[in-house]
Formats: sequence, C-alpha cells, structure tokens
Amino acid sequence: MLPDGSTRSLGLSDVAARAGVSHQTVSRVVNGHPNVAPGTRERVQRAIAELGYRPNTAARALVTGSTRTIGLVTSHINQYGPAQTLLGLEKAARAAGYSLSVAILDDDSEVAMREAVDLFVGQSVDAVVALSTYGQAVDALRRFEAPVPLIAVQVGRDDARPTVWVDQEVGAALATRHLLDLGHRTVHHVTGPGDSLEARGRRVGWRRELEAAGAPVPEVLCGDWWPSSGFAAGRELAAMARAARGTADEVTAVFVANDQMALGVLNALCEEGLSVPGDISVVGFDDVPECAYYLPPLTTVRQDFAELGRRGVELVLARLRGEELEADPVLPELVVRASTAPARLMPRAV
Amino acid sequence: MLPDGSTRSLGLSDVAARAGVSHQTVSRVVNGHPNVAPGTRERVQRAIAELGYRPNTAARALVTGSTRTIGLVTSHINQYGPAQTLLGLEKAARAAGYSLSVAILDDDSEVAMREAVDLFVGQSVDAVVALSTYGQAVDALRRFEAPVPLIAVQVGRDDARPTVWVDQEVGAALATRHLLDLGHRTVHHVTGPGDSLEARGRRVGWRRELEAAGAPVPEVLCGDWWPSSGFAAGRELAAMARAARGTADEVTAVFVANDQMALGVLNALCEEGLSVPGDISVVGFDDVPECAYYLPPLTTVRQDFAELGRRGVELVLARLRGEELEADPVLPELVVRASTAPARLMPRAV
DNA sequence: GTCGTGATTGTTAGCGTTAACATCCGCGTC
DNA sequence: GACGCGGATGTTAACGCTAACAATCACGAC
Repeated sequence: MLPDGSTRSLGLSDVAARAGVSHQTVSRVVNGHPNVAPGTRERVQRAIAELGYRPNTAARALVTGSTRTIGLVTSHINQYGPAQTLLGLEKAARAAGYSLSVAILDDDSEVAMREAVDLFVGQSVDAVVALSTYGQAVDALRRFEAPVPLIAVQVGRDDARPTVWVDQEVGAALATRHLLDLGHRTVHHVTGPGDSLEARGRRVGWRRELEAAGAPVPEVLCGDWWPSSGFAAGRELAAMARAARGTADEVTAVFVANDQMALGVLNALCEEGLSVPGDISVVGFDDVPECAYYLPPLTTVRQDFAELGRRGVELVLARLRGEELEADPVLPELVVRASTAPARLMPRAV
Repeated sequence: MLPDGSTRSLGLSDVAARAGVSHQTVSRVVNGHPNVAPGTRERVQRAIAELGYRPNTAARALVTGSTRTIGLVTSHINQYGPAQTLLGLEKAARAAGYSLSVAILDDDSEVAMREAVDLFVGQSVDAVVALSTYGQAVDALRRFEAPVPLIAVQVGRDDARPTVWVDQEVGAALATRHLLDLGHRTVHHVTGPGDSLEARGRRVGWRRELEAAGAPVPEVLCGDWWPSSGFAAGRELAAMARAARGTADEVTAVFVANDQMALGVLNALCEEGLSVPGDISVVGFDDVPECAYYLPPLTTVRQDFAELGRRGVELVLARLRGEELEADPVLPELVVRASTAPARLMPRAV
C-alpha cells in the first residue's frame, strides 16, 4: 500500500513533500479551508490520491479534543425496538460523519449506567446517547452531570435532559379507543416489566382512555415482554373469561403491551378454546415484522424506531452546535389487522 | 469535577505535580509497570484518585498506534441472529478491555464493505470483525488486504481468512434427519435469500442428508428470511400437498431455513386447512424466543449466537497476540417441540 | 513609487501520552 | 575502596495533527 514498501502509515508531511507545499497547506486542503489557491488545492488532492493518504484520527482527536464519535449505551439490544433504533442511529450518525461506539449494559443498574458513560467520557466521545428505559438506569441519567452532551431516547419528556421519544400514552390510547369503538365494554391490559418506562406509559395511556370513556378499569396482568409471560397472562385471561361468561364483566378485549407477549396471549387463548377475535379481541404494540403472520394477524400500534434514531442524532448535532433544540414526540399509529372485531352482543345468561 | 474549576481535562503532569514525581512515573503506575517503589506507587494512586484523573485515549492511541477498539461491520442487525451475536461480541470485547465500534452496511455490496473497513482502518481500530453473510460483501472479504486483523463471522471455513461459525450443514442435517426418522419419505425445503451463505449451508446440509438416506430431493422453495415469503411458500406447499394427495409424492414434511419464515408457513398451512403436524411436519432454524409460542410450538435448530460472538473476540485477541488460532465450528442442536410428528401411514387413493 | 490590504503560504508550538535513554543510588563483590 | 549491576526515577523526543502567528506576494490607491 505504501509506495516505499514501509509499513509506517504516512502523514501530512509525506503528502506535503510530494505536492511541494507545507504540511499545513495539506491540512487546509484536507479540512476544506478556504484561502487555498485552486491550483495548489488540486495538486495536493492529486498527491493525496496517489499516496492513498488518510488522516490519523487519533492525532486529530488529540489536538481538537473531538473524536467525531457518538457513544451509545443501551441494553436489551436483542429486542426489536432497540435494535431498530440502533439501525436508525448508526445510519444518521454515519451520514453526519460520526461513528458509533456501543456499550451494552449487563444490567439496568445505576452503576452499570454510570460506568458505561464514564468509559465513553474517558474515550472522549463527543456525545452519549442513552437508550435504556429500565429501572435505575433511567434515574441515573436524570442525576448525571456529564462533561459531554448526554441525550436520552425513549424515556419520555424530561426537564433535566434532552430526549427523543415515541409517545407511548398516545399509542396506548389509540389501541384502547379502537377496542372501545368496536363496542367492547372495557379493555383488559397485559403490561410490561414494572421498571420499564415504556410499559408505564402504555399503562397510563390505557387507563386514561378507559376513564375518559367511563369504562371500568380492570386489574392489569403483569408480563416481562417475552412470549412466555404473555402465555401465562393469556391463561389467566381465559380463566377470567370463563368465570365471567354471561355476566356484565365479560372479558372480550385485551390490549397487550407488546407484540411478543401478544403472541403468547394468542397461543394461550387458542389452547383454551377461545377464538380471536370471535371471543376476545387482541391488540399488541410495536408492529414487529412477524406480527402480520401471527394467527390471526395482529392488530397493533406501530412505533417508528428508525425515526427515533434519526431524531436522536439530530438532537446530538444540535447540542454540539450549542443549540437547545426542543423535540416533539414521535407519534405512533394504529395498524388494524384481523385480531380485533366488534363485540358480540352479550348473550344474557339463561 | 476539576478541583480548579477549569474545564480543561487534566493530564499526567497534573497528577505528577500532586504526587511529587515525574509524569513518566505516573504513566508507569497507570500502566502497571514493575519497577516502581511501593511507596511511590501508592502516593501516585492516591493523587490519581483525588484528582479523578483519566488517561486520554487519543493521546495514547497516537503514540501506541492502538485504540483498543474493535470495529464491527455488519448488516441486518435487526434480525435475531446478528443482534444476538453483537451482544456476545460486545460483552467479550468489553471484558477484554476493548470497545466496540459498529458500522452497518447500507447494502451488501463490495464497495459498501470496503468503505466500512476503510473507515475503521482510518480510525485505527485494532481489528475488524465482519458479520455479513450476504452476496458480494463476503467476496470482498475474501480478497481484502487489510492492515489490521480482519476476521469473519458465520461465513464458514475459509482458507484465506480466520473465521468463526456455526456449522449450518450439520444443523440442516439434524433437522432433515429428525423428519426422516419420523418416517417421512422426503423433506421439502424453504430456503433463504440466494446470496446468503447461511441459506446455502442449510440447503447443502439438507440435500446431502436426503441423498444419504436415498430419499428423493424435491425442488426448493425460495424465501427471503421474512414471514411474508414463508407465507407464500406455505401456500405453494399446500397446493402441492393437495395435488399430490394419495400419490407417492405426498407432501408431509418441510424444513424451513429460519423461524420467521416457518411462522409464515405455519400460518399459510393453517389458512389452507392443513394441520401441523397432523398433515405436515414443520422444522425451523434459529430458535428465536418466540418460536416456542407459535401455533403449534416450533421444532427448530438452535444456534448459539452469543458463543459465536465470544469466540469471535477470542480469535481477534489471538491474532493481536500474533497467534494463528484454528477455530472449530460451533455445533447447533435440535430442539423438538410440537410442530413435528410421525408420518401417517399414507392412505391409498380410493 | 510607496504603502496598505487581503489572499496565500510557511513556521512554530503545542495537544497528552509512551518509549528510549540517561541518571542516580545503594548494595554486594573482589 | 573501586567496580559493577540493577532498581527507581527523571529527561527528552517523538506520534500526526491543528491553531496561531509570521511571512510573502500581488495589486490598487494615492
């Protein structure tokens, strides 16, 4: 790769020698400064191309104090939402000339979060994006005094810290309203992990919508995002449905806080001999690619995770420019498929 | 954070001044060199703690030429396998004191791969891990002459380049053999994208096993990993099953190259009035968390992606030490659930 | 012609770290 | 008592880059 066969990487001065200018002029060309004569610029560019010169980021970082790197600290990256957000973040970061360094928390504790951010600060990243909506990791963020911009994703509006987020309450309200509009007297709810902010947002939106409609608010069933917990909740639901058959408390609709748990619910209801949506209507959340192929295809609420990533980077860049950008939440939308249907007229007990 | 309130980050010399030694001695303490008197070491460590000193990675990288960073170039990170592997990689890298920088390819072209690797080389990462098993991106790898160790994940054994991988052929053979053992005359196959090495491996393993058993080898059905393509394949399969009913070519078993497509197949078969496993047995690949909750729960082949990530980092570290580690493939295992059953005795046409 | 002005280029001094070499000191050996 | 040796420490010089300042030059105004 190197013309002289040596393995040492070549620097500004090598290019300078070849182009017959000073290293500083080369630096100016590389960084697109004005005040370089067109002829000179062209000569330098040719030398750069011929030598295959690439600026050394470490040296640059040392003197400028900027690594053009964004640190992403996250957890649960194996789940659809975070993974999709990562995709959006990376793409937007790369487009802006930044690269993305990732740290994945072992657990959602405050210390884990603090260590991860510290590590990034030590690497002098230009900014940190935190994508974790669980437990104390979030609290840690709230307190944090980092020497770099630190923006949080998906934790809702926060006065202490810039954030981007999909409005979970609106999404949950959409789902709940859809079911009420279909004539269901009320809507049951399977929620996510207790320490998840997203789960809380969906719970709040669901409850608020029920209360606004004057519908009774049933006990929530607890899950942990995974199908197995949805399956357990589905069984409970089936038992409740059987117990309440013919009464005014009939169970005919459920809003499940994510699609994977909804899959478990679907499966459990089927196993218990209940038909969806014949007996019970089910709505999920996220719109994972598979859910159009569940049995039946799932009505759900779509979140635009990629957009979330894009906006996250946008916010980072604004901060780096010193602007105080106020971001509005991204709005989710309802995707109606086959798992919801109008409530049957309640057959009175004989 | 800084004692003097200034915003400038503090360096070796600040610590040195405080401890009453030279900056070099501090450097020695920081890097754990021997030949530092215990008393001095202790004094320096106290100064470090008091000042909250953190070494500057850029400066260190500049002089050592090592950033203690591994670059991961990947695509399709939103899919289960790659995401899970990323998890394993990051954890292992962090444990070894490396951080992980990720680049996600926009497409699987050779130029995209080349650009990504170039970018990493420009950032002087210590090594690059390539996690893309598609099309020309793989070919690009084969040719590549990178100035840093470049190891490939999941592309099978490669003479030109160190790799770690799960043996796809063994997995496919496992699935196929399972179905043959259940008494099915042959096994149909829904494959993945044409340019995916993993899809190819599974195809090869399936065919080889059929041939070894002297079973007829049906045409493969083509998919693209996503549920929708599985759905289409499922419809075709149902049509074939109807057409062949009562003949010797009856369709009773299918091996689908991943779980998501298997979900589509399940759905299509159900819609066409065929029972799984009553009429047709289905086996998937990957063992995604949801597949235990499909209807019916899916028999599949589990790949240990996290292990893959771990071994990837192991290989990187070995390379950095200058060792030529030869890695064995990770072996997948069969997980039997409810989507497979013994072949019914073929009811002769009346 | 002289001077100022602005565009272009060159020179110098770090950024914070490690590597290489120099220094100093104490101790055992002959 | 001189010598050598090795452990502990300090000094100096890079690493490749950018920022700040200095120098040069051409050109127009007076």
